[in-house]
Amino acid sequence: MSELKIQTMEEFASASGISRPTVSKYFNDPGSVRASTRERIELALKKFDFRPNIFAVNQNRRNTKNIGIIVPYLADPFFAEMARMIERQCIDAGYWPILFSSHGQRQSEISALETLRSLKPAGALIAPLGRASDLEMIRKFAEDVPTVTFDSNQKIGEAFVGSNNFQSIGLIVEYLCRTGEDPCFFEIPPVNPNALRRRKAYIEAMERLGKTPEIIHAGEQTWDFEQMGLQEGKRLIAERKLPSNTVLCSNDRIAIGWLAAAYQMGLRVGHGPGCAMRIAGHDDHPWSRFTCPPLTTVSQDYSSIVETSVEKLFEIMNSGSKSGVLEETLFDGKLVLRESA
Amino acid sequence: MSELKIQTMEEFASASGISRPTVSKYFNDPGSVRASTRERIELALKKFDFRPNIFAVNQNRRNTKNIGIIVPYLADPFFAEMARMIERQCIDAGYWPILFSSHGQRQSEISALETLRSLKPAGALIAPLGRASDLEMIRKFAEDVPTVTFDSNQKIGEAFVGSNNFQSIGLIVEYLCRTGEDPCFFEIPPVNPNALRRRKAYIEAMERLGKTPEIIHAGEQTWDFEQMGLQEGKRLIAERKLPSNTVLCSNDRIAIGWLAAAYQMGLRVGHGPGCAMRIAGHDDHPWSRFTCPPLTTVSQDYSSIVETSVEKLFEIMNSGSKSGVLEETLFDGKLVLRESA
DNA sequence: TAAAAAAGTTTACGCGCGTGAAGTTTTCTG
DNA sequence: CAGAAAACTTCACGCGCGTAAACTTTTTTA
Repeated sequence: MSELKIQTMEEFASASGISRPTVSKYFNDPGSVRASTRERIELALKKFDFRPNIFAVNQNRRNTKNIGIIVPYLADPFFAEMARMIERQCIDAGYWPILFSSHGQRQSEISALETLRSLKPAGALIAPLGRASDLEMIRKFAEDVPTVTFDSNQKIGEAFVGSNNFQSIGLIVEYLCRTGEDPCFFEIPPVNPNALRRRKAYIEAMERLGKTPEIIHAGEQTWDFEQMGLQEGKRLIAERKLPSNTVLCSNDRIAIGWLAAAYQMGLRVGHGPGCAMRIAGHDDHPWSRFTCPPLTTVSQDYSSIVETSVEKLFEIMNSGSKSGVLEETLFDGKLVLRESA
Repeated sequence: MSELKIQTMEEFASASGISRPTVSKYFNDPGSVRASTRERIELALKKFDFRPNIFAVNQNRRNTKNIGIIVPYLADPFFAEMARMIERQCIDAGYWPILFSSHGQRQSEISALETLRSLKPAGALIAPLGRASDLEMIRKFAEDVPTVTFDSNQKIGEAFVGSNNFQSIGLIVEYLCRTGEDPCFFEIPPVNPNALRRRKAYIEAMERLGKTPEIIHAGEQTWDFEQMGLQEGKRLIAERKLPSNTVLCSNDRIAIGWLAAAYQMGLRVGHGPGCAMRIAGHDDHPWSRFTCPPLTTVSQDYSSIVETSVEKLFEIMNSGSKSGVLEETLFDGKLVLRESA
């Protein structure tokens, strides 16, 4: 192949017979050039498969096309899945998503924010760690960069999108009360406001039904939810400290740990005859279809949350106005009845 | 605050009383400037928290500090965990890791490679999709960019790091044969060479022990492993088509599906009395401690694989020589005995 | 303490592209 | 078909920083 490789837009422009500024215009918005010109460029594009130097582009553009995504814990398939959907939406809209995970650690979240900032992003979608977050830092970040938060509401940025925990917890509490022993609520020290809100929602729902709420909190602050559920579950079962044989866990990953605990302690879980306890979760986590028994839970509306988050972000980016008020959008959960409760 | 914000290195240099070229040197390698100078810069750094414009830096540097990481499926905690460890190592070495997931799809892997290429990375760590990969494209990529592949060996790049499937499968086959009924081997259509190699390793191990290998393959090509294990497991149990009540699955995620299948079909899994079947996996997946019963499996030496991958990459990057020969490093697995087999 | 070596300063250029101004060509409008 | 509008071309500058050359200052070495 004697084709000398096209390296710069200058070279590409002369090779395609179009001036460089026009080629530049094309890459910024293919629709901004005449159809005939567009065709000639795209013809040359096929021949040389040139791509503008991304660093030079971003250095000169007033606003980059970068969109930062920060999730608290990527090893959690829940967030992995959300991130995947967000990435896709951004790409389809012509943006460049850049994914960061906080790995459950304050310092990682801080680093992610710092790195992200140096990328001068056009916008950011952040699911904060929660309690471990440097909230002041995120707030400052959101002042400079259009930011939508999701999953964990820290009252930061122009918009928050998440689940309506009061509705969803209400659903499952009502179901559990109606179909068997009143549930107690198990939580580990809350890493974020969702956990707090779910506890509160549990209490309210129980009181609404004229029941007495029973809350068990145990363990230490960690993102190793399954392990906590397993360890504390075994302990509570062994010590017979459970106020109820129906346990509502504040999320599915904890419930998965509880299922393991019950199994290991020889207790049969489910709502049928011969079952010693019921266990329910919250989130409809990707794994919860495969637990033994399959986990009864409340689904979060993943795709709506993602779609709305991205839409809101684009709105904010385009309007450019900082209203200063936080717009909160909450989606209802749906009861997912399986066999564990 | 009358502190006008420092935006450029020029401004920062004059604010700290050091010339810009020296400041530039500092950011490239803090050790390359005199200790007294370093202190003055770091003092100013605390005061103004300036960071060089990353786009300008990368545009001008001969070689960037970017390191690309591509994993086939980030929603799999196995890869999420590997990615996390790789990121850490790169950061500690002063590089900038950029993570991509192929989401199990050929097109995503291609996009990731294209995007990564435009980032002019100093090196790349790639776990190819496998069969779905555009191998020719990855090969071309590896010709231009120092590349280490891991997990799935496609004979690409200068080095591969992974698990010794023959050793690890041998281990568990030997264990299963020794302690109960001879295992059959369950696989879904292989997405990558690991699956192929594991099947072969199973056959060899069985023959070495004078047993007859029995292989079941079912389903279609997918990354939805648990679902496949569940669905096919239920079918095989219902139709009584299992050649053995001991099932060795080609990985843990499939085994998790099988555990669910057995549960749903009312079969007790384990090696104790009253158990109808044994199920074993491979990988020591993060979840496998929490299955019911806990999954017997063979561990992959995650951390060694990660460490070695990164080390090899740095070697290649530093030597700059393309030897043209593929250096393969394989780590042995360890038997992880739990209750499922 | 003088000479050599190391580190810093000043000056200058270029990376590849976005973008604006001014002029030219093409396309659209009536 | 003329005039207006749109699109293109040429020319030029600057983004922020890496880096090289030539010179000056500080530190090390003997």
